[in-house]
Amino acid sequence: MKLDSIGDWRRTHYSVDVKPELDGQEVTLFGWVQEIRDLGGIRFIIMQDREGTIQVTVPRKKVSSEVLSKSDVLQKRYSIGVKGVVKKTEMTPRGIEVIPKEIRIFSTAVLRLPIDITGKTPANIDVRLDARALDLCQEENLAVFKIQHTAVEAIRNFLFERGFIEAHTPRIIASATEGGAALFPVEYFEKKAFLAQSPQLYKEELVMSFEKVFEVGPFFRAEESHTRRHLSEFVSIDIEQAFATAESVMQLLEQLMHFACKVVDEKCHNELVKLKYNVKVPKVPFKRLKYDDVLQDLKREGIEIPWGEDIPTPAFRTLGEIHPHFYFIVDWPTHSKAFYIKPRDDNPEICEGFDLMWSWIELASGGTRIASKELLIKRLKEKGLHPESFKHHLKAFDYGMPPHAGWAIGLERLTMMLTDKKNIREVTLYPRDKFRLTP
RNA sequence: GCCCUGGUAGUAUAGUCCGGUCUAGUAUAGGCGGCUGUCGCCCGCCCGACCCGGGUUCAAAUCCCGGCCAGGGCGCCA
Repeated sequence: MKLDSIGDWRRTHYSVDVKPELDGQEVTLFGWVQEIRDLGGIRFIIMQDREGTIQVTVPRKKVSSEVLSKSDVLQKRYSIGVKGVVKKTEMTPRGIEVIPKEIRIFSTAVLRLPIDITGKTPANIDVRLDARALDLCQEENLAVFKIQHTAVEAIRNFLFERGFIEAHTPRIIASATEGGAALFPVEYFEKKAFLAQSPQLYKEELVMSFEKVFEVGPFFRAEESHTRRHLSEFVSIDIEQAFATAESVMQLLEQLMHFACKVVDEKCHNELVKLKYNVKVPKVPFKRLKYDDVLQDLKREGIEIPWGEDIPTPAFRTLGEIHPHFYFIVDWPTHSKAFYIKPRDDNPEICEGFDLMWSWIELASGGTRIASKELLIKRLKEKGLHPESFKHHLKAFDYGMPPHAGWAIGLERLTMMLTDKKNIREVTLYPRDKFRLTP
């Protein structure tokens, strides 16, 4: 088939911007054929762009032979341009249709698409991910990422307004320093390097100059995890603030969650309708459960966890039933948290770390950090880590490390919360896990 | 890494327990034809599949073994 060039055509409107008031006006639309309903004498072409759909109506006897022959060959997903006249009508749900004067076909598509784009026969998640570029054209799936975009925009604005400076720390790091999460090794010239699991140490060093710093970016964990809420590559929203404590950054975090939910609720009405979901704007402050309270709650449900033990996933699920929305868990046993979390002055068995939970899922975690070099070295040793491998980071503590605190939000988990999706792969454009490296 | 479940047209499923009735059903997508107001359009006709390898058996989509792949759960995970 001979394809058309875009030539001097420029888009005048997105589909949603064509309204009954434009009756009689000529418009130029670009997009894709989503559906064709041919009734013989009249043909309806549902055209889609990123904002929605619009009906192009082709009455066989009233359009030019050029338009008719172009519309004869159209198939689903052909990329097209339509120049035509807006017609106000009672016969479409949106009260308008477009009668084409000229149709240009920019590209074609295969006849049997790997997934049903009409949504009548939904595909399974692995089939969808294998055809992700096409899958994302479905309005419901696009809606997920428009919501994610809106949330990130709101979060950035919120942090900018409060004087946070956006930073970019390295993704390639020299050694497996933090313990805990496993790292992906990479070849770095003649040396061995790793993909960063977090910006933790860098953002702490940056509070000495920036005071308030944040970063939004991908990080990598080589865990064996095979769950609906873990990825090998995920996006972290990290902040760190000088002259702050856990309580101050918890307040910042709950206000941020309130704000992000509010903005998504206000700006993403259409997307939420497509997802058949309502975002609840949470009231602040959020509940603050002590680790001990959590053990008590679980005990009442018949789950006994000895003090100091980690809380296993099934127990978190139970906890999520008791507390279905946002809540903090505070006063964790010191040994259950990372080495850089500050133990409480009045009781070093307990630390100033916290988790922000959404039902049973950990959305964010943070805390007051250790600002004393001696204490940090002591904690490193207690965790079985070698201060020598942290020597560059420890030097920063010789230059006036202020008291500081911070947190990190998992963006994909936040998106799950905002879209009611149960599998993190659905809210990740191209998810990476132990079993998936493509596309 | 461990456990459970599954793998049937492009997609989604029925059939598998209890082997023969399966020439493998249905929906949707796709092809051809018809239809001037559809919006999950409608009507008629058509195309298209048992994950791979081995075994048991007169006979395997169905039972057994191995492999690969997927989903869920657990553990791991700041």
